[in-house]
Parts: sequence; structure tokens; C-alpha cells
Amino acid sequence: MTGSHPGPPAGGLRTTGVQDGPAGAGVAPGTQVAVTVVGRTSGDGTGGTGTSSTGRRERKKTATRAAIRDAAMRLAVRHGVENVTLEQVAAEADIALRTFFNYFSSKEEAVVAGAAGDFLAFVAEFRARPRGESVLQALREAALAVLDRAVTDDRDHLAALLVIRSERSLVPQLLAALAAQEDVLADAIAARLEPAAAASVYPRLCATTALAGMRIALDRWLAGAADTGAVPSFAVLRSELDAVLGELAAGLDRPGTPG
Amino acid sequence: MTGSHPGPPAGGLRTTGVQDGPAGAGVAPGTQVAVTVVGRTSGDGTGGTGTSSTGRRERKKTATRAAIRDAAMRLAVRHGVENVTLEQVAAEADIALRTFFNYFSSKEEAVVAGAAGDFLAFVAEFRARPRGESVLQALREAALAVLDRAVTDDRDHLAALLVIRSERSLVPQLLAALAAQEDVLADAIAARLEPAAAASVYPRLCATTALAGMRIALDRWLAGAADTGAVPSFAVLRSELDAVLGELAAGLDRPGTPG
DNA sequence: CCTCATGGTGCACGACGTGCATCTGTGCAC
DNA sequence: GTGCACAGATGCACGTCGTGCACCATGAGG
Repeated sequence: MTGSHPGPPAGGLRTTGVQDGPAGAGVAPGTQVAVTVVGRTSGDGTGGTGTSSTGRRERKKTATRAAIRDAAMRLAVRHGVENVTLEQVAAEADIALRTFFNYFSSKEEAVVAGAAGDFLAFVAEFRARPRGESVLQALREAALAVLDRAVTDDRDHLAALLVIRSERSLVPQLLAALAAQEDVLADAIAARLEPAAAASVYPRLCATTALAGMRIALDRWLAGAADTGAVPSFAVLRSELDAVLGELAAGLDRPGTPG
Repeated sequence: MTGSHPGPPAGGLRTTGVQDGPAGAGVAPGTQVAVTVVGRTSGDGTGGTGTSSTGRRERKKTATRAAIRDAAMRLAVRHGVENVTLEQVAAEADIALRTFFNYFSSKEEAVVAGAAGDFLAFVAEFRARPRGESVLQALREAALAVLDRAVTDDRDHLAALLVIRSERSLVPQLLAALAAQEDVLADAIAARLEPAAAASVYPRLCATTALAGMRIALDRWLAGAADTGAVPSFAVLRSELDAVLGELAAGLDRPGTPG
């Protein structure tokens, strides 16, 4: 249910001064965004808006897509991505091999599709944030909302992330999925700014950096998960994210050693 | 060589206050780094140190590797990556098809290998920067040195970059090559800092962000090249880079609209 | 000159990915 | 309800990719 977790003092960003949005920086109570993750539409994969069903046809398609994605992930978790053939995936999803390619163009794409959906949801969530929040603040809240949902709603989701993280052959595909959202997020960021700022490098840079930051925070969190075996707390993930965003807000330069 | 170009007032970063390195922030005159790009060693591809020839064997290997890389790039430029088969590449490089896989594991990897080498050189260059420079300052100078060499020394290099930029199927491979350098660069950055800072997220974040920033600056520059057709000036590239680094130094947050 | 190690090559084979023709079920108009 | 038009699923064929294995050729070292 997208519960916003209790957790430690929601410190927000230690933004060193730039931002000074309205007091309680948390989510405005009525602003539940919801996003409906399910979407992923169909053919194009760019993330069209038509989530609502035109009818049974659309529903079946999204169901098939989800079935393939889940089958691919399930098999990848069990046997390792490299050791799974598309034929097996097709069998597991109960479709013809040929049909697989109507939905995904490669095994890797199917396995990563879940995570790619999260990025999509992240951007959507960001768009829905109240305009009073600073850019990084809104990015933070959007990220937390998506990650919260991803980690709590679905236990398999965590296993999926761990597989993606550990399997080397998935890295390119994952990064590509991430990069695919850069432009969309950049537009969303630009929409929050005055024309002057919107026309600069800033939106693009901020979008790319924010997505990279999420990747890093998540990676470090998952690294902890991989080490200890136990599922780390959501609070840890939040602090990782805040650390990253704090650095980005404060500026990345560091003086050299005078000597 | 590696002439440092005349160009407009080498303004360095407008770092808003954090950094305050020694006066003339430019390259210390005697500190030519040199890096010897040629390297790329051989098998592992991780960038081992043994550039020097153990003998004819090593030399032949690097020559073969370069021949394959150049052949792949040449054909990709001429016919488009998708329309080139490995058989053609092998023929162009005058090797057996089977031999191709002794050097690269895919067509895309071969085409991108040139750019990947640049990233490697970038990290090496950064390591060699004087410790007096701030982190972003050193990153800037390293980037300029590599880009300068890449753009001026070799006219084909620019064509290569344009192909990589335009071909969608190369994106994942390119990003993967970039990501492969993140950890190395992060270590190099950490080596410049006190233990406390070195142990934080900062090095990793800064490394990832810097590489992403280079990608963005280069992308925008190449976009200009693609539009106008003409080869844009190196000064433009430098200003793109400075804009990016300036933003990163100043911090990425932007206040929300109060209303 | 002999021997060893390393890299190049040919071969076989399974997996990947796509174009094309066909079949089936849905959406829709009547 | 009936029938038409089309989107999507499937089967088939074909070319490319990528790898394991065995063998040959050449440089390194004695």
C-alpha cells in the first residue's frame, strides 16, 4: 500500500542553503500519486499513456507481457541468466518462442523489464510532486515512494534487483533502460524551472545525475544485502539516498592538498 | 603534441566558493602527462599496465586488435552497424572469423573499443594531475587533454564518435564501457582525499557523475556537429564541459516555486 | 635444432533474432 | 447474432552470433 514507513527523523536533504521550500517538506497529505505501475503499455515500450484498457485485447497483452517478464526473472534467479534459453522462458510463460519477440527483443531486456518499469514510475512520481518542493527534494520523495513500493509490496522484487546487480551481462541493458529515461526526466525537471534555467544544461545534467545517484544508492544498499544476507532496513536505503542527494546539493568539488 | 589549444580565456570552473586551489589553475607547465593511449594491452581488457612489448608476439597482438577495431569502425561508418556482419569485419581486418572472438565478444564491443580506450586514458590522465588541483579541476583538465587528443590528432575519431552517438544499438555497450571505469576512477578520486572523505559515497558518486558529465558535454557538442555538419570548435566543447562542471561544483538543487 | 607455449584457424553445434505466411480470437458494424 | 477486418499468436525457414574443441603455425627459450 505504498505506506510511507515510520523510520527515523525524515531529515530531508541537508541542502547547504540553496533550497528553502515551505516548511514541512514531506509529502502533502492529499497528493497521493499512485502511478499504477502496471502500465508499461505495449508495443513501443516508450511508456505511452494509454494505461486504461480499450478492452480484453489490451488486458491480455499486458498480462502476457507480465507473464514473460516474470517467467524470465524467475528462471534467471533460479539458474542464472546465462543458463536460461529463450525456449525455456517461452515454455515457462506458456507462449510460443516466436511470440517472445513480439514483446522483448532479447532475454536481457525481459529480465530487466521490471526495473525499467520502476524507473518509469520514478519519473511519473516526480512529475506529480508539488511544485513547492525543490528539485532534489522532489527527486528524493519520488525515489522513496517508488523504492518503498518496490521493496515492501513485493518480496520477489528484491531478489530480482539482486540478480540484476550480480549478473554482469545485464549491466548494459540496465544502463540503457536508465538512459532511456534521462530525456523524459530532463523534460520533467525543465518543466519546473523558469525558461532560462530550463534551456541550460541543468535539466539534462540533473536528470542523468539523479538517476545515477539512485543507482549508486541502491547499489550500495544491495551490496549490504548481499554481504549480510539479511534484508537491510528501508531506513538504511533512505540514508544512502540522502547521503547521495546531500552531496549533489552541496556541490561535488573538493579542494586539493595545498602541498 | 597534444597542443593545449589557444581558445578563449581559460576560465576554469566557476566553483562558487568551495575550491580555492593555487592561483593559475591551468596545467602546471612541466606536468605533461602523455599516457601513451596506444596501450589497450591485450586479453583481459581491464587495462593492465604492461604496455611495453615483451616481444614481437605482444606487438602483433595489439596490432591485430587495433586492426579489428578499426575495421569494425570503418565498416560501421560506411554501412551502419546493423548492416555489417562479423564475417565482413574479419575479412576487412584480414583475420579468420573465429579469431575475432579472441579479441572481442561482440560486434558492438569492437566498434566502441576506441571510445572505451578514451575513458581509460581519461582516468589515467586524472591520476597524473597535480594534487594541488581540486577534484573537479583535475577532472576538467584530464577531460580536456583526452578530448583534445581525440579530436585533433585523429579526424576519423570524430566520425567514430558520431556513429556511436547515432547508433542506438551501441548505447548499452558504450554505457557499460563507461561504467567499467567508474570504480577505477572512484579509487583514483579517493586517493586524493583524506581517509574520512575517501570512505564516504563521495568518490563513487563523483566518479559516476563526472563520467556522466563528460558524456553529456560530448553529446551536446556532437549534437551541434550533427546539426551544422561542420566540425564545431574545440572551444565550444570546452565551454560545454565547463558549464557541466560548474553546475556540479555549485550544487544541483534548485528551489521550487513558492506558489 | 628441439621443445614448449601461445595464439590463429577450421569445424560443429546450439542459441539468437527476423521476415513471411497463416491461423485464431477480438473489436466492431449491421 | 452474424460476418467482416484486423491485431496478435504461431510455425517455419534462414542467416548470424558466439563458444567449445581439436589442430596447426609461429615465436620464445634453451
